[in-house]
Amino acid sequence: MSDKKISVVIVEDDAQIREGISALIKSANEFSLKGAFAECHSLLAALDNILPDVFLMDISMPGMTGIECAAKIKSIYPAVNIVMLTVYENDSQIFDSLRAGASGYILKNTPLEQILDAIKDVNAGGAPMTPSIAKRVLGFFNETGQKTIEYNLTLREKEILHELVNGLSYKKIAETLFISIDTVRSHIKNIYYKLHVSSKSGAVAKALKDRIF
Amino acid sequence: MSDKKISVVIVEDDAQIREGISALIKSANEFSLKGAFAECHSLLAALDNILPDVFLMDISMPGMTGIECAAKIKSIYPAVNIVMLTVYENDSQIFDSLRAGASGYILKNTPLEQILDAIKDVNAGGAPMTPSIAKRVLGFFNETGQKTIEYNLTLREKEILHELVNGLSYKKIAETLFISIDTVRSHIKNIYYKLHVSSKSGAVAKALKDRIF
DNA sequence: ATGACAATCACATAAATATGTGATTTTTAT
DNA sequence: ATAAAAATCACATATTTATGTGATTGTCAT
Repeated sequence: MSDKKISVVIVEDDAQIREGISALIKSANEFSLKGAFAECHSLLAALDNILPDVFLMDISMPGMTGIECAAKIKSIYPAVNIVMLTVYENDSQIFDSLRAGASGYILKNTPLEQILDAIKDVNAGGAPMTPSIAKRVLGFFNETGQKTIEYNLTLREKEILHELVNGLSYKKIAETLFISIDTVRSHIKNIYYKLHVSSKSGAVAKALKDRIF
Repeated sequence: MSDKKISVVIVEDDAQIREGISALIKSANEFSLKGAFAECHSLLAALDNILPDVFLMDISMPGMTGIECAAKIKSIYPAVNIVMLTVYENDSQIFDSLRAGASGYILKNTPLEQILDAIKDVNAGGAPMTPSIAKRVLGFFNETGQKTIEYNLTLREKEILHELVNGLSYKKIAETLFISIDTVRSHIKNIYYKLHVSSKSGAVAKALKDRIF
């Protein structure tokens, strides 16, 4: 299907792993190895000359972490694909890596053939990750997505809170909802009581932070 | 490794696919099929009796979508695993599914053996998804992470805006930052000008919506 | 039928906020 | 060195908010 080899650069401080994977890539005729580095600085210095299709990047390395390095590479060449390679599945490492622009995240104990699959996946525009990593990512989703705390606001109160979030004054809200300003006041008093706040901005902050909408 | 079969229920309106996968599961001796449904209502009615380890859930079905159905199941049995099965990789479907509590998301054109792998993965606590789906999920990460609109607020202005978001009054801000209330006023005037708002709550809303922090 | 709740309105007042018009002192960049 | 930007403070005043204390009218479930 593919007409040319996928070029790879590996950055990994552990010589054994680095050379193992290097040998693997050299022996597979779908891939070509463009470089193998033990730390980030020498890679960055040589970057312009050896830019590959895909990076395999270790996370914990002396000097500069793979995450920082990935961010640097991405800032210069946004289109390259970077697969992080690590021993730990640690939430903050995963998220920092993803934020740095990594497109894949696999564990070092992954079978070698699957590492090659991951390189192919990422080169095809996919985002390879082990199911356990994916689980962490999804967990993040649910946390932030579900946090819809219920404050037992009535329908009308939610409407009014919504207008507060939109930045309307009491007067404008009264006009919009065709009620008197005193009614607006009354509702807002109750909203404050239920949300445990005592100012418009406090209510707005709570509404947005707790995703009442 | 596993001491008993993984029980599965499939919900899929297309008879051909439903029966194909049913046959596959019945023939594999690591799995047992606890039920196959063509739509959600009959499944929900029977749910208490046939609760499986893993659901395979089609998304587009007449009556109730698989996403709504997944949310219902999760609200009753939060621990069950649900793998969504679909023909489309559509951003909103993916995210709605994940929010509904799905732990996996695979395409119907996935090879049958990989569907079985996905069931095993999800049962083992993983989150199987194809690399292309994973890519979408990651894309979401970068979007929300990067959307830091810049309003050219100065350091001090950001500090003060931050205190506004925390719900402090002018007076409290003045005390917290050891400056006079008139200075606070002055900064807030400038913040309003830069954010194009004219009230505390408007500023707070903008700060949170545009993720200034 | 009746008590609980939701939604509406009124009046009063203290406190906080929004806005204008200045001015002085540091910092920062050219 | 010097102009621009950032941070500080002051005073005045109109508007808006926050809060309390009521009251009336529906709706809804027991």
